[in-house]
Amino acid sequence: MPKNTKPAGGRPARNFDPSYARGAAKSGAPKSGSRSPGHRGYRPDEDAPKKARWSRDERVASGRTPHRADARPEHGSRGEQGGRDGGRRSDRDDRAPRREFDRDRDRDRAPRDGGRRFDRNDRAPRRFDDRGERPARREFDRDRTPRDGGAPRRFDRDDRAPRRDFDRDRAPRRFDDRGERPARREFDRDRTPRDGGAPRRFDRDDRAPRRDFDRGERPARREFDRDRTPRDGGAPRRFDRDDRAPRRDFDRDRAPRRFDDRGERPARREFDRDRAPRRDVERAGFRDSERRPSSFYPARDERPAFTPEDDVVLERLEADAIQAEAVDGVSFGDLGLGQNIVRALGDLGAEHPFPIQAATIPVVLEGRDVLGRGRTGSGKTIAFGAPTVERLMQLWAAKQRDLPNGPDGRRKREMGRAPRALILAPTRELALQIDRTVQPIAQAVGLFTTQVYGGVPQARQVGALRRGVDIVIGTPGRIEDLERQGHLDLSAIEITVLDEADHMCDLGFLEPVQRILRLTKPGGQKLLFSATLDTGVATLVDEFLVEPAVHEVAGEDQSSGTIDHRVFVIENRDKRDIVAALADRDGKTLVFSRTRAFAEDLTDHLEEAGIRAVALHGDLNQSRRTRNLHQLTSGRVDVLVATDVAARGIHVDDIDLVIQADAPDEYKTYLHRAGRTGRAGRMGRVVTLIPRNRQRRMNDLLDRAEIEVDFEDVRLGDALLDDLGPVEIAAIESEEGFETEHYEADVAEELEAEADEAEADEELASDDELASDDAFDDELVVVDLLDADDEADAAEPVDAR
DNA sequence: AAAAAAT
Repeated sequence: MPKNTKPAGGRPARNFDPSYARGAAKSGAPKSGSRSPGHRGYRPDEDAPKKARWSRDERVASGRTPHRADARPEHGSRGEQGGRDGGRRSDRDDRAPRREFDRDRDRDRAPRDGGRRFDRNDRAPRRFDDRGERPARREFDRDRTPRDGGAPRRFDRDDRAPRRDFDRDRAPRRFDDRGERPARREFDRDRTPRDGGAPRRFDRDDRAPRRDFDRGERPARREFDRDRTPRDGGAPRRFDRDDRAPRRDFDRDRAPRRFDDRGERPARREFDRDRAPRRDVERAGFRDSERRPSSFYPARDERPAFTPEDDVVLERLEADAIQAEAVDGVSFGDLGLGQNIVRALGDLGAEHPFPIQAATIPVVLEGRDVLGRGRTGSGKTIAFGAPTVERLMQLWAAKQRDLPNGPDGRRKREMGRAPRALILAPTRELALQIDRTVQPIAQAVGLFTTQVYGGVPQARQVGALRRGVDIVIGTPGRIEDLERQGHLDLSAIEITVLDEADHMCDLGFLEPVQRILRLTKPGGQKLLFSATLDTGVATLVDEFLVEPAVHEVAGEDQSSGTIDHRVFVIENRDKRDIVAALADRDGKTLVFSRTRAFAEDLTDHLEEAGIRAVALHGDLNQSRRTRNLHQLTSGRVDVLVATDVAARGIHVDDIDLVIQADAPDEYKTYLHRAGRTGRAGRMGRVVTLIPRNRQRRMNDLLDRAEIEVDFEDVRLGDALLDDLGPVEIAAIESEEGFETEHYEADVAEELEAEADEAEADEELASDDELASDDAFDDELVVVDLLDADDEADAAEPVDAR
């Protein structure tokens, strides 16, 4: 039975009939598993199964499924619009859905008839095609994010019954019943200092006190500031914020040093690089009790057998936290942004700054390097985008003043001028999304942006660069490509932003990113943002940043929020059917798969089960990627099956269920994927499916993510799959309000010691796990994707006023 | 394994 947790009427209007996808008719041929009499969830037709699905023929026969172009005459005129350019943007919104065929039909039916001309995917015939209609775009939702802060979850932890040791008494938690080495963690705990009996997560109380008072005494605080002069003269900035009116002035109190002539920053210090391994140094400065507990970047208790090398929990960067309440009453103007920009932000729906924005904007405007951490959907794009634009303006103005003939008061679009700001993102979708936010801001002051990412013809990008662009937003590959071709001059880049910075430091990304950064103007300002920013960015920080300011929003970490986490222990062979059962509901569902192939497989399976779904992964061409993502955003389809390409940065604000068909390998991945839901203060749910042999690994991962979940044994056919019940959020608002914590991380030696304990058998066991383990975890900020062409057009003109 | 260039 469909768990219509949400009344149909409460959902955003969509341009298709939900009943189409969720056929209310009687079921057709039994679907694999859930519909067969042998299963618990089985219901005879007489019961008027609410969850019955329509077979392809039934859908077609019912007339609900337009499977021919002629079934939707309104599309007729669109077929030839391919080359039409004028008015395209406005058109986008009223454009009628192009095709609503489902996969089955596409695959089974005879050669396309007249409908073919509506099919844009002539190239790849089969399944990913066509469902591309892009409905209305939502200017305002984009990228804003719930300042929500929602319920700072971590504070409740103290109130809650401690989990591990004690929970065990009540009911065997995860290894329940299977006797799979339940005991192990017990003694592990005793060994490790941090645990000394106090479960890691719960000892927050212990740490709490240190917050307000200890800070000052704390030795070596910020990772990167260490050894250098405290930039605040010792007084951590964050306290100022708490105590005084949240105003931008405080930033001015600080040493003026950064205002130094636009961009000429002190040379970086060579010797920084020679410092002792940061991790050791850092550790030395902390007490054991402080070291382990953490919220966002928890240390790991044990080293799971299969955890990849890179899932080491790194130290959480020491950050200056801004209290969420501190931004009340503060305006973007107060933060130092100009009127035009403030207006543009208002048009984007951002009337008031979110905490992370209030924290970083003034600092960015000072010209400082910044490391910003704000959980997914906390408004990071504006946090770096707006001040980047403002600063470019300031730099420009200063330059004008310096000119012999003084300011002429007008900026001109110099043809071929080299861009002065660069924003790097790990995926094309994210780059697009960022541009959708930054472009209007830049445009408001007469600056130009352009996207430079792969998968699309480069001619347009090159053309834009030739005409002159101020801000380049893109992905590493194409940026390097164009640079080598001589189309993109990075030497004038004053400001470089790395979104999802920690990810950009992962293998495969780091080197290209380094090469790119080295091409930018020496001494240029660098901004690194991510919801999971940690010392993994140290390599870049060491080489490219100078005394970076580190900011975060107190109490807002990825694990806080309005998300109900569930973990189902299942039989691997039932995975697809279970995903289908879970996805058969109203509301947007995002399914994560570890591999592209499985994402495809799952998508097919869902479609076969009568659940409309589209895929998103790197095997699809860019137009299809864009289209499929938009299908979810627009509501044309409720289920998107993606690889981790969608894990970060993408934002679709009304996804209320994230299914991790494959558990992630990294805790960060879990957090990012989970962060696709529960946004804007809404409730969200994340269901992770794991085979029995993965329990331990999952447990470890959750520990690191600091998420508490009781595993549930679930079998195909269980009623639970049809109705997960109301979302239960463990988090409770604490009277303490937001809090900031500083964590120390883990250390290599400990990891090694723990590695010995890791059980090899688990590794062996995990071999039979399907190759699909991930999901995505960021935000599908797909508010609405414009075509590459549209995007370019958008960036087009507006010539300097 | 995925992503990121194009071939």
